[in-house]
Amino acid sequence: MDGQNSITDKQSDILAAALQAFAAQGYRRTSMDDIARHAGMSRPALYLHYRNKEDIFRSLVDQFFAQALRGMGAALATPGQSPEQALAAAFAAKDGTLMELVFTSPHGAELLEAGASLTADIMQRGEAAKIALLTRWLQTLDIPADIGPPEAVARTILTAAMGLKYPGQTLEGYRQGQRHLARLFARAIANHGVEPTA
Amino acid sequence: MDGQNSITDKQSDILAAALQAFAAQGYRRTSMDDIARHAGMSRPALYLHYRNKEDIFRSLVDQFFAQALRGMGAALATPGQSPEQALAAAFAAKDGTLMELVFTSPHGAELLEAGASLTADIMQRGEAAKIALLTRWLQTLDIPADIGPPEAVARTILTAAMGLKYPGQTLEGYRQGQRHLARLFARAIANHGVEPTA
DNA sequence: TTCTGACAAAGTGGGCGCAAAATGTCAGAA
DNA sequence: TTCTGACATTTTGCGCCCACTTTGTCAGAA
Repeated sequence: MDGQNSITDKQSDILAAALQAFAAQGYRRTSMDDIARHAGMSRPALYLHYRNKEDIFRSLVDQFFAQALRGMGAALATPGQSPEQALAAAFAAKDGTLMELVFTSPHGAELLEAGASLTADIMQRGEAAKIALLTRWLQTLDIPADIGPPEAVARTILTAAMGLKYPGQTLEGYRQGQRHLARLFARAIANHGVEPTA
Repeated sequence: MDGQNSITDKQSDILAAALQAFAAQGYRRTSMDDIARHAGMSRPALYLHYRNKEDIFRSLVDQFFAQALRGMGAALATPGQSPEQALAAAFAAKDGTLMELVFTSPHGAELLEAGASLTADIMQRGEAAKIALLTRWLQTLDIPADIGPPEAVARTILTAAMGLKYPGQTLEGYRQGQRHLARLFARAIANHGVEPTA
């Protein structure tokens, strides 16, 4: 299936070519021929490595999630940083290079749509993995008990972070929002000695 | 324009009828005749009160925002509650009865789309008003300075709350998310005497 | 005034046909 | 093996037409 798949060099070339083509023309308007040309090989050669266009697209999304998860894992595991720094780095890594693509490509919206309908299962597993990652990190932090179990907190934090996509402003605005949110959540999960029991 | 408009009884009837029709059939598939029938009057009579279907829709959205703003204002102004309770109530009121509609109607998604394209200006002003409302509330709370100016905090909080729409689960799940988020943000803006200056 | 039936104009949606593009799969070359 | 040119088949986009619906606005009734 998808998930834990190692990828040959040729496949990697194809994915890079496909990404380029998708970014330039969107998913629907990109043909296998376009991808083949970008990859410097003939169209039938693609079929030696992938079943069809959807298969390529799914592998691409898979790669994005793998990248994002590696990035988040590294961000949260980096020693010697405050929780706020860790969270901010995790937010920054959370989407891999996807948001750059969405903000940059004139077809960002169409690509998101295609992803939603063609890779719903991958995205769902990916989000679940992110929640698991963040949950484990929260567990190492002895967060106060009254904000709920770490898993729920992780879920809420990641869900909230999705809202930042809405305003559709600039990429820089998006990143600023992530940093600010990291600061707020870092305070929320901080364990300040005194209990606020009025 | 829109904004501060008082509404006649007939207009109110029409809006109610339109809401019913839109919820049942979506925006595009609803004709002026449908609305007229729901409202118990002839189609031409509608044109005495509204310019066209878009005008009706915009008034409806206007009403939604007015309702939401009143609700949020009341939630935040209610005396004798903790910041968490105030925030939770404000979140609950934030969308008026819109989310019920979206979750209930089989055409919720289409209505949101229609709203995005037909009432972008109203929504933008509405969101700005919500931010202003929350900003004023934060100003009364002497929140810690290092989480940024109240206006930025308000903006981030409301943006984050939008993320809760994403998972598209149940209405109850959505509300649970709001309550959890209120708890987290309440902690974030709480001013606990000791400064965390390590 | 407040509304309605009737009317002309505009818009919508479906079916059909056709040319161009894209797909997936060969047999056979490199 | 690893790939390509060529092929049959499917899909896509476009224009066109036609029936039907919807719209917005009358003149005139309630």
